[in-house]
Amino acid sequence: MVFRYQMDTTFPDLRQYGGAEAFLRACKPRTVLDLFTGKWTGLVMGALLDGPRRFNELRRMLDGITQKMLSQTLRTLERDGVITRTVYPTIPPRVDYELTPLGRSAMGVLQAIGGWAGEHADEVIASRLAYDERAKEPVRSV
Amino acid sequence: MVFRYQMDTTFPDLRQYGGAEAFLRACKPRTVLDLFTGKWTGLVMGALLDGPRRFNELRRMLDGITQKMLSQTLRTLERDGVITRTVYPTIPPRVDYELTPLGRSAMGVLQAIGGWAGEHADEVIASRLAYDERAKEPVRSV
DNA sequence: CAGTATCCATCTTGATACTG
DNA sequence: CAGTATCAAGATGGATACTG
Repeated sequence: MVFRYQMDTTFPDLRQYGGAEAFLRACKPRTVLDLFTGKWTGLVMGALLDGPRRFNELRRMLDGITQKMLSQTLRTLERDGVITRTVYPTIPPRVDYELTPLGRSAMGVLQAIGGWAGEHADEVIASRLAYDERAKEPVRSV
Repeated sequence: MVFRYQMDTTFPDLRQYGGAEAFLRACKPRTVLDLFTGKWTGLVMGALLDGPRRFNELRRMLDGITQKMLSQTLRTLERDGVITRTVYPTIPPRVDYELTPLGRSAMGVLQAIGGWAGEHADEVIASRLAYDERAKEPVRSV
């Protein structure tokens, strides 16, 4: 994904990065992308919108996520600074997860994506159907 | 990714979909996500901002992309209705790719993502470094 | 309660070579 | 010029079982 172009200005000169592959590797914004595209990240962050939640509470809310994926998702979100993890040294243990301000700001982007997708998903899906239909037809040489 | 929550309202009741996994599968907006997250989609769409381009022209602009990935990316973008493919029956063949209005509208989202990411990437990266540093420290029992 | 560890299936991407 | 075909490698996600 390119982050440096503007709607009305120029495409980046990839040669000065040593090619597109190198550009993508060096593109810092891109390293942040899975915040929005991870399979569970959006759902997990969404589950934290109303306040802190505990591990099994999230598991119930997500209803179907495996422990591994929840754990993994939470860890990377914590590492990325969008949620905090608070351990209470009680017995049984209690761990709270909570969105940080950075995390809340990311929700805005999540919604921009969701908004566009919600508005245009049907268009895209229709386009796919039409494309696939065309592909079935015999090639017609006129 | 969740598309149905709002910043200030409720998390979707996943049980009525039959669990989170089923919800994600049924979530139409989600099927549209790779438009924004595919490795090359953003770069390719960005290369089309200034007008139609030919295949090898794109290949040069992308400088490093393999033919396969460019071809594949273009085909899925065409299938999704964000670009058009126009074949001129000349010799040698000439094929033009061009953004559709739908494609242009998608660029707005691409920029929302890029904008947030550009503003906050350093924060996220710093958070990761700090997290990884903490992980190296011995566990301290007080 | 709140996790880890292991193993496996699948999906994505890339390198390379060939074609109308 | 504008692609396709084939094969291999790596990343990703999940099922299952175990732990302090």
